[in-house]
Amino acid sequence: MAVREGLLALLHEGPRYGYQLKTEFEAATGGVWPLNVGQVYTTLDRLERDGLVEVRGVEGETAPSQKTYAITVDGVAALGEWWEAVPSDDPPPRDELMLKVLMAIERGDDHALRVITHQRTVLLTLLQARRKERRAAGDESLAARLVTDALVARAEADLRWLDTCEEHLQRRPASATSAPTTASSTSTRKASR
Amino acid sequence: MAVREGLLALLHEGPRYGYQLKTEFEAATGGVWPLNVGQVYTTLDRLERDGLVEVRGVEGETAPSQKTYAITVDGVAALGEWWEAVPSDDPPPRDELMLKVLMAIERGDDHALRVITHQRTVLLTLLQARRKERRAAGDESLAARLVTDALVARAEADLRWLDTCEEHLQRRPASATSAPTTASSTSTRKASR
DNA sequence: CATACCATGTAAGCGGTTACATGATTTT
DNA sequence: AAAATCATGTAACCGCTTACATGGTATG
Repeated sequence: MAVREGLLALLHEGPRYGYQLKTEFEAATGGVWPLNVGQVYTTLDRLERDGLVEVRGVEGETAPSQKTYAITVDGVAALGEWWEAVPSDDPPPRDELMLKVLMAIERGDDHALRVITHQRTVLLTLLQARRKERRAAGDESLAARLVTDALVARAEADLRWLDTCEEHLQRRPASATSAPTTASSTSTRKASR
Repeated sequence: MAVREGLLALLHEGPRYGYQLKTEFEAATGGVWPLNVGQVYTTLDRLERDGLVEVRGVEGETAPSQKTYAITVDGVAALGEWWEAVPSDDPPPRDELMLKVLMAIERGDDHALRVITHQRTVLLTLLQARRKERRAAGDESLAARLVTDALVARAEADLRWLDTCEEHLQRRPASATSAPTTASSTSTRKASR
């Protein structure tokens, strides 16, 4: 649910054809998010099927035929909802870093601490690289600048979270290897059979 | 690439069967990320196909047959890489909030500012709700606590980023409607034909 | 006895990625 | 003449979600 609405937003400014949407999408995101052309066409097919978009006409009877699409009233309505919608909650999207730490805890606190410190060092170097590139990207497009800003902010948040994870693990009563209460819930059942 | 490695991590602690993996996965994530049982089986099929997992045996000749899976040496290796890997860069994952703001900018600075302020207010109330739930979740599992901590940190980062977006838009020379330089790159070509 | 839970799976669909095919036009 | 770009599409696969089908077991 990201490319779909992105294309819809571009079509809201006027009729476009597939290839044009690809280039404009990439331009709007500062070249940070390349978009495969094929996906534009399949996405346009789905949008047309759902009635959010319609074929306006085909210009150029020769080979590069430029099949033009336009947004419909339903499409405008769907787009309007998208602007106001806030990225989903309940359930929160599965995040790889969180999952990694949680699974590491399941394996054992010592292992979790090792994973956390390792992730922190890698993330820190990556953050510094991004900060450097942000300083150098003064002449870049606004879009590219904003994206790097967002990535920096996210990385900082992740680093802070890793710190709190470490504190939580160090403060809690030593349950050396694994969480005993949760693990037994499934294994006891098997033993009682 | 999240459920797959999660199951692999659980299997590293010992042989498990499908349904067991579902319950343990949900327990490890503090019940925050429910996992459809069907996906466990399809994922196990793919893991077996890739040689990261193998069927250890089927216990119980009666109906609930409990088909047990175990991790292989290749599986252990793949898991080892996962612990050290840092969530991907280049290209950074498409994020809905970022895309939304970038597309709003494409439509016009005034529209972008409206979207930003709206997103900020919604995010702020959502953040306060999560802070409240975090304070109340003292007796919850460590996993659930860490997840809410992470979500709070992310929300704070997003809010800060929205602020910087607003500053960037307000400071830059008034290009009222849309970005003229980027938009012309594709439209001029069509006009020149 | 009915309901909930345990345990296995299949089928259909979604959005996304990669790769390939076709042909014209423009640039080198 | 060769290569890059424009422009359309198709095919196969991935991980994921939802829903359904099939039974046995335990609990109310």
